[in-house]
Formats: sequence, C-alpha cells, structure tokens
Amino acid sequence: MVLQASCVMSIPATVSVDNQLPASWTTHYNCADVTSSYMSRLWSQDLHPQNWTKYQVWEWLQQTLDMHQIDATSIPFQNFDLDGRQLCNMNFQDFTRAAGSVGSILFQSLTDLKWNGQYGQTDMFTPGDIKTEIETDFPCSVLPFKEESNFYNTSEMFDIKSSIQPNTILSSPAPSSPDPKRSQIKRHNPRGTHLWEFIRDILLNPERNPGLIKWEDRSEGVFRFLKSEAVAQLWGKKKNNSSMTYEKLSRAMRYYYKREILERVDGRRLVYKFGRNARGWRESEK
DNA sequence: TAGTTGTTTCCTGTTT
DNA sequence: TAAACAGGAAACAACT
Repeated sequence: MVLQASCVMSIPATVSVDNQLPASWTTHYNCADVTSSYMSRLWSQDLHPQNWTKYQVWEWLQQTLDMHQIDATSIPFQNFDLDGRQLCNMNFQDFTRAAGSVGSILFQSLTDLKWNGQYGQTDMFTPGDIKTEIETDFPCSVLPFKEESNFYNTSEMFDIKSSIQPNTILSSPAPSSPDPKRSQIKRHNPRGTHLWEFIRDILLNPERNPGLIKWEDRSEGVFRFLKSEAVAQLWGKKKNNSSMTYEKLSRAMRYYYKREILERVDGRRLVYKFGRNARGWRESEK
C-alpha cells in the first residue's frame, strides 16, 4: 500500500523488519482538526479500527504520539495491549485512565478515524511496505492561514506538548509492546520542519495556501513560486524570523541541489523540481 | 565539549 | 536595470 503524500513512515534503513514498529513519524500537526483529518486520510484507505490487530493499534498509537510530538514513554503502552475491537470499545474515560492527559488526544484521534474514514479494503499496510524516511515532518503548513494575511498564526497553534504531564512514565514495557527505546530515536531535525517539506506541504495543500506556489508538472515534481516573498515571509513566520526573504530562502533551496532533494531547472525563474531524495510529494505516495 | 546538520546571513558575480 | 540565480564563506542553534 502507499500512504498519503507527505505522510511517510520514518524508519531507519538499518532497522530490521521486525523492528519496524512506528519508529518516528515526525509529523507534528499542532492543530487538532488538521491532525484528525490527516490521520483519517492516513488510515482511512486501509482498515476500520475495529479490525486492527494489536500491532496496528500500536502503530496508530505511536503515530498519533509522534504527530503531537508526545514522548512515547509518557504513556504506558501495556495499557494498549488491545486489538482494534477492544480499542473501539473504550470510551473517553477509559482512554484517560489508560493514558492520562494524552488519553483525550488518542480518543479524539480514534473517534475521527472511526467516523471519517472510508473503509473496506483489507490490505492494511505491513511494516515492510511502509516507505521509510528519517526526517520527514508533516509540518504545520497545512494549517489554515488567517484570511487577511495568508500567514500562519503560530499563536493559534495547538501546543499539545505543553499540556502533557510526563507523570506516566513507562515502567516496564509489555512483552510484545513497542520498544520505548525505539520510540525515543532522535532525529537530527533541530528546527523542526525542513524547508523543502514546508514547501512540499504548501503544494500538497493548495486550498489552504492559495496562490503561493503551484505545480508546473505534478508528475515530475516541478513547481513554481508564484509569490516568492510571501512564501519567504511565511517560512520566516514559521521560524520566528521576521527578516526572512526569498533571497535567503532560495539560498537554502539551492543547498538542496547537492543533497538531491531538489534538482535544478535551468532557465526558468522561480521554478524548482523535487529530487530523488525528496519524499512525500508524489501522487503515488498518497 | 567538539562535531554535525540545516539552515541563515552576507556577499559577489552572472543571467534573464 | 531589476529581479532572480548561483554558490562561497561564515555564523548560528539545536542536536549527537
């Protein structure tokens, strides 16, 4: 199976198959409704939560935690040694009992999956066919912009981390539960979302970012900046850098050529192309 | 504490 | 002539 574009599982290539529990979904939506819609898209094409195996429950659990940037050790995984049917039978109180303050987030996520999905297929993805990517964030770029500015309003972001009480440290993992060490794998992504991912996610969500960047050739990954300075300011806003300009942004973009995240498009101004190391932009990755 | 990474900033020269 | 491109160099912050 393939996942939604921009939502690529992140598992180091060195991790063996049986280790390929959700190691690092680095997606970090900060807005609950966006998160839920994303999760719906992510899972809806596969299998109703009722039909999940224990493994799939853990997959969902960890992905949800990663999305909210919640340390996986902050909830006792052994409390989720359940299959999908048991999980779906849990009510809100059960979730808060099992996961403390994180329970409400998990409940919300599951509820959304249960009601917003389109199920019926039975080819739930297996660890082996999950595309791997170490540092993919699904950034906040899909957050709705303020009408008047088209820019992020970071103050509106839902900072779930700050609401988590780290008082539910996993004392001992359930024998078959995801390895907490694995969930603590650190990725070198000091500033959160990478620029190219930020750009990618604007492209993937044009309805939320009208007229900033557009695809020139979707299948080839060619895109063009329509409002280069606006994108730069948007990026600056995200990075809390009011002095960001397109000139600086484009310099950062050019560094991606060497890493083959972007390819040069000669002779065309404001046009870039995703390279072979850019993930999550292809329609086939959806 | 040093090294790494991913920018950010500044700059000069070139191309469109 | 302005805007954009190209890329070197140094700085910076977060992280390993």
